[in-house]
Amino acid sequence: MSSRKDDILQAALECFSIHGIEGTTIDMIREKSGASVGSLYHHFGSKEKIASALYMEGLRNMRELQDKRVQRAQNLEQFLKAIVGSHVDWIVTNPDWARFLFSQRPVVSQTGDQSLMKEESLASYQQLMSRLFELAPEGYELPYPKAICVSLLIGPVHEYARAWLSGRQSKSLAGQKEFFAQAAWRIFQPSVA
Amino acid sequence: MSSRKDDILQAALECFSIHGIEGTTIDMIREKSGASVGSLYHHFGSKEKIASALYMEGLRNMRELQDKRVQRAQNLEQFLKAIVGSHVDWIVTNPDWARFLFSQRPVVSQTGDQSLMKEESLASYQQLMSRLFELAPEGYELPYPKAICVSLLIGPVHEYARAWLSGRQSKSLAGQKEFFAQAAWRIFQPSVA
Amino acid sequence: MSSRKDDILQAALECFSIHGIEGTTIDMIREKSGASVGSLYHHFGSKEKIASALYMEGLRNMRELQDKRVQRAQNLEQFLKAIVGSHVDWIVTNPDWARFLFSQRPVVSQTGDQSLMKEESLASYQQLMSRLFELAPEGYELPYPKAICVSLLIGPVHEYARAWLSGRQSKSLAGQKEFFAQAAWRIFQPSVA
Amino acid sequence: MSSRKDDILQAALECFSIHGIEGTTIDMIREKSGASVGSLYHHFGSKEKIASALYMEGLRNMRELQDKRVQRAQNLEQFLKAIVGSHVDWIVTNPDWARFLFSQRPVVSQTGDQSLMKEESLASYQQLMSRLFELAPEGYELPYPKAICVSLLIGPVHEYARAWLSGRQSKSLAGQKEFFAQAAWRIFQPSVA
DNA sequence: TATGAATGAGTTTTCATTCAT
DNA sequence: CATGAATGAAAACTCATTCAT
Repeated sequence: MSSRKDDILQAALECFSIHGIEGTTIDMIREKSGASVGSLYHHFGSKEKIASALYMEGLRNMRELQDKRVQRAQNLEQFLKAIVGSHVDWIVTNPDWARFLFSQRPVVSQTGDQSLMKEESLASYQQLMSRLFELAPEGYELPYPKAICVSLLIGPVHEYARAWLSGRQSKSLAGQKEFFAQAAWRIFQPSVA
Repeated sequence: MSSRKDDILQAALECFSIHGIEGTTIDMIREKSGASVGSLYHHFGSKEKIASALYMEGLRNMRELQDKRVQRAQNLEQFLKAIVGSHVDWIVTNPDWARFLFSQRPVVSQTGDQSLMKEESLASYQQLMSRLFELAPEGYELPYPKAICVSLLIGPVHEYARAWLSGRQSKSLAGQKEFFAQAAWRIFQPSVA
Repeated sequence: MSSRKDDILQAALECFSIHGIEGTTIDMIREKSGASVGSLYHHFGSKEKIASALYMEGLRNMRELQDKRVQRAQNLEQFLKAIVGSHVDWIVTNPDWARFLFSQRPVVSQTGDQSLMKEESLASYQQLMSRLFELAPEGYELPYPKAICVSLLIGPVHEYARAWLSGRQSKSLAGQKEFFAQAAWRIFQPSVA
Repeated sequence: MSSRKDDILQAALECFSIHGIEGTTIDMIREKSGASVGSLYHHFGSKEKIASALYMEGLRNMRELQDKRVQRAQNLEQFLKAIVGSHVDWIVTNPDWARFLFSQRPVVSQTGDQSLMKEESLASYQQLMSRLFELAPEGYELPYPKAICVSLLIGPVHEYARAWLSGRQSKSLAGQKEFFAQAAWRIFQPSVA
């Protein structure tokens, strides 16, 4: 791998995460990466393509962790905590990437391959659901419509993460992991007879 | 009074909600509002100031509804449902405004009055918390750290709303209100003896 | 005289003297004068007309002083010193006006009545010359071509005044009056037999 | 080397000399130089920076000639005439530059590096003064305060040059060189016993 | 006369992108 | 592959001026 390409991607990610895609100029990336304008265009062709590449790679990277954790889960509780926990951990480990993914989705959607993103999303969603039913006890019925389950699980983490990533919330995200996991379990646990 | 100013704000909101602040040009607002460039600047001074004005007004408007509902609540369950419900209702009633508030916070933060926004946020947060303890049964203890309570309540709605507002999710938001409310209740209800 | 008109002229003069005509906006004049935009245009019709009015009035005012002093002179020496002295005094008394006249001539020339300015200049020049020969001793011959006499007399004062008016030179202009007068006398005094 | 940069400077000088800095638009410079807008900004960054660059270069260029002539002078008379003469010659050789330097100093002062200009001025002034005393006869005393000596020498030339450069005065400047030189000598020559 | 909202041509500047070396 | 000068469309913003009240 040309380390040049990676330097550029890393520099672009930092810029995008702070200023957004539209607020980032090619010149900022050039300066931070140490590459030349020509080099940037030689490798990527356009600013949007750098952004797209980073976005897709980010999604993949995030889901890799989620999948690994989900596979390991042995029961419903572990499954729910795996989802919540993997999101928390990934965000804490990759704050720039997370800031970028959270805030720039609308921008990337309008330029990049929406179809590709949709596929990815759908695949991930279906995989999650099927795994859930593998692990749930016999006869378990979802207490909520399928459509909102992912939001119920991940929404709180994302909401808090946005505040934390922007500096609005100073209390560590990592420290809340257990609580988010507990809440997820409370919401989805089979009703106690 | 001056319908001009309002025309401009309305037009700007529509543009911002679709293209974001940076993706909206003065010319788009001019065309949609029917005002002249000069008029835009006469009334607001800059694109960012239009955005700020809309943002603050949006926050206030949203919180007005929330406050009204929260005041009406007679017990903890009604309180939790008031919060969740008011968010759902406001978003459904003001989809443009919601799209704008959700996606443009980082942009507004970097230009507008952060201090003003922080004050508003803090005030609203404290009011919510004190009302919660007014309504909770004697001896009720929060099952989670204060810092994450708001995220737990509102995160799922916001997560789903983002998908719905962007068209990624076609199932109506309004139809999920009850379920989000139930989930909130499940998370916060006093542990059943 | 409507004091409004005078307020506007005074405010405009201050602005022009600091920022130049082109660097002064109608809005600056409006703010400083307390008048409204409409009022400005009602009284003067355009920014250039305010500038022209001020410029011509300034020239007239300056020359009034010069003429008065020149009339009083009884001999060549007094005449030369009257010219030098009147310039020094006028500039010291009217620094804003002087700054304006010195720096904005090219700008006014391109818009205002050049013909009017030329007439004024020529008239003043001829009057000066005829007075000179009235006062000079019989048979006095100008030691220099007519064309440069005015420059020789006034050039030094103006050169110094520009530096003083701009703050580049802090030593008072008034304090140099006698020296400038002596130099003028040295240049033009009939050659000592 | 880069003829582009020089083309731009040359074009800008012509425009500035006619219309002033504020009256010159980037588009005029672009058209006259044949460069593109982007190129203008690539090389200079802003209109003011072009003006500053031209101004400083003009001052340096002028002073180079003055210094050369002053070094050559062997006595007080030659020294005085070297100063006066070098100014006349430089102005006649570089009318555009002269017009620019004369009229745009206030504009450049407000934007450019005043400190740099002050240093240059002061250095030149002190050099002149020390050279004067090297060449003056033993015991020579300045007949005027130091502060006004430069104005006395150069003021007349500048006053006349302004008129000539603007077209108000049609008689050639070059033709007056000797007379200005004589006047300077008359003012500063040691008093004849 | 006074006011200030409204106008829109004109300006400066930015920035993604191209391309010759 | 790398470089950075060159390009020009597009953007934000300014400001003299008009005009209805």
